[in-house]
Amino acid sequence: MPEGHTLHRLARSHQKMFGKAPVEVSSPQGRFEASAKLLDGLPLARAEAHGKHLFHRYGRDLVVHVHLGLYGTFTEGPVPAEPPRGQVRMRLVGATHFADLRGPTACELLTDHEVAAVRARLGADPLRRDADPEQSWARLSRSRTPLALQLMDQRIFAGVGNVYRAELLFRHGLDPMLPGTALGRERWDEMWVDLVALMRDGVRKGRIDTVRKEHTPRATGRAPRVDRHGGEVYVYRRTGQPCLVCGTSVQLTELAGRNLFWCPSCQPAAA
DNA sequence: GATCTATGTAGAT
DNA sequence: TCTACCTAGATCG
Repeated sequence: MPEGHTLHRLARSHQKMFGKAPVEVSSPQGRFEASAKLLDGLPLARAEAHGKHLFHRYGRDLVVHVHLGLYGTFTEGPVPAEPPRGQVRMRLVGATHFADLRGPTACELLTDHEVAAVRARLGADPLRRDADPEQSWARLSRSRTPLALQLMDQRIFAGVGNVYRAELLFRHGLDPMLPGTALGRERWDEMWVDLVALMRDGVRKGRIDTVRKEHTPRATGRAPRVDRHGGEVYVYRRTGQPCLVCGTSVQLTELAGRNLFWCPSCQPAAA
């Protein structure tokens, strides 16, 4: 379930369950076996996330890099670990809990240098203290590429996915196709602050809620879509349903092979 | 049980 | 722009 908040949540959970104690690392499926053997029994020094990337550091030049991609999942449970079910790429077993990784796009052992290279390609992560939104703004405001595409560009914003993109544009009343060059600095500052708050809320709750109090069902009589993330959202996957603010039918457009959800009335094209 | 769909990315064409 | 990856929940019948 992978937007940035999920990865930060996993990092936090792994740090808590496995941090600073020896971990049994294995690859029941076999595809990570050689690396798992190098790590097995070492203490996990630190788990952290940058955007949608997760890093488990065991020591110098011993960093597991995980990217869940579209399908990847981590499941966890108390020890003793059950027999592996399905294709478990990596299993971690600690003193109290175990975690299974299935279906990731990436699960690989990297050197510090390689980790630095991965991270150098990533833009500002709203969930990291070291995020530099000035860099994102410099890039965003220089490009005529539509905001909807730029928000999903991990080189500019690390961790923003299809849900946060759609919801952020809606919350700020922006046409998804508006060129980056047409966005004002003040509006941008508001968006960044809002994005940080939304994603932090996502980490805390483990779900993406974006609907303001005044637009909840009690206030409007219009039921928000509770997505299978468990979150209440304005437009994401609400195609054809009435906009929670104005009642207009939510639209679906395909953009660069991804579904883009928006309200044509709340997010009008600039005249 | 079968089928569809998706919060993503890399690599081929 | 297309395809592969190859999980799991929702939906269909």
